[in-house]
Amino acid sequence: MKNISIKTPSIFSFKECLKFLNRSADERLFFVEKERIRKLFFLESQPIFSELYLENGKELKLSFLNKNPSESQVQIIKEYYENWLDLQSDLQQFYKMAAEDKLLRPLIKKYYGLRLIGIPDFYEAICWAIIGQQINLKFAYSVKKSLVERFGSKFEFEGKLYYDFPDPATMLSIKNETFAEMKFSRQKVTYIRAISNDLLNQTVDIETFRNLDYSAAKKELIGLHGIGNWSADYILMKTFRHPQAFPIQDAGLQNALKKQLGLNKKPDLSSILQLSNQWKGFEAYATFYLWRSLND
DNA sequence: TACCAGGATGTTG
DNA sequence: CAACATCATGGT
Repeated sequence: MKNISIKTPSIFSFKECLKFLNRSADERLFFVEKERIRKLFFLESQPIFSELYLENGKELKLSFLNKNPSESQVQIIKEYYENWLDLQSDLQQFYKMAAEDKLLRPLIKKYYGLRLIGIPDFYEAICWAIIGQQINLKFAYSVKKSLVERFGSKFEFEGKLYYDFPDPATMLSIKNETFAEMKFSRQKVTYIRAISNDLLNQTVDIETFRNLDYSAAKKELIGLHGIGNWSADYILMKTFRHPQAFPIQDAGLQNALKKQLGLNKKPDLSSILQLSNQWKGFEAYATFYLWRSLND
C-alpha cells in the first residue's frame, strides 16, 4: 500500500488536533486510534478506508488500508484531510493578533498548533448544525451516532465498524417515526427534508456557495429553512472557512468567555462585540480556540 | 428540580 | 422591532 505525504504547515500540532478530534466517545464518522485518524470514505460506491498519522514525529502520511484507490480518489481524500485540518491556512497573522489579546494569548500558548477542525462535507455540516441547535453537545452527538450507525454506509476493519454520513437520498427515505426514535424533533426533520430535497434537485448547489463571498454566502444560507444566524456562521466557518465567520450567539462561546473572564454569568451581546472588536478577520479562529478552552 | 443546551421560527404587542 | 411561545429531550 502506498503512502502519500502531506505537507505540514509551520504552526501545527498534530497532537492538539487529535485531542480536539477525540472529544466525543460517540463520534462515528472517524476514530482516533494509536495517534492516528482513521476515516472511511465512499467514492463511486466503493469503501476506501484511510488513516492519517505523523511519521517520525514530523511528516504527515496518508495511507489506505483496504485497497489502493485511483489517483483521482487519492487526490479527493488528500484534499479532504487538508481541508479538514485546515492545513492550507497560515496562522501567523492570527497568532500575532492573539498574542496582543488578553483573552486569546493564554489559549494560543496552551493549544499551540491547533487547527480549526472543519467539516469539509457541506451536507454533513448542514445536518450537524441543525441537529446541534438548542441541545447540549453530548445529546447532539448521541443523536448523530444513532443516525450514522443506522443509516450511514458501513465498513468493517479489524473487527470494528466505520461509517460514512448518510446522503440526502438516504435521509429522505427515513420515516418520521424513525427520526423520532432517534430523538430528532419534528421541526428538525422538516428542515432536513427540505434541504435534502434542495440538494437532490440541485436547487441548492455547493459550488455556488464556494464562489460567494462571506456576506453573500451567509445570506443564501439563511434563506434555507432551518438555517439561522448561528448555523450560517457555523457552516461558513467549518465548511467554507471564512476567517470572519463568527457564531456570536453561540452558547458555548458565551460560556467560554464567562470562564476565561471569571464572570458569574454569561456576557451579553454588546460586551462580546466589544471584546471581539480586535479579532476582526480572525473571529473564526478566536471562536474555535475559545470552544477548545471549554474542554479542560 | 429547575434550568440550560454549540437555535430557529412564528406570533404577538 | 422586541418580547414571547414552541419545539423536545438529555445533562447537570
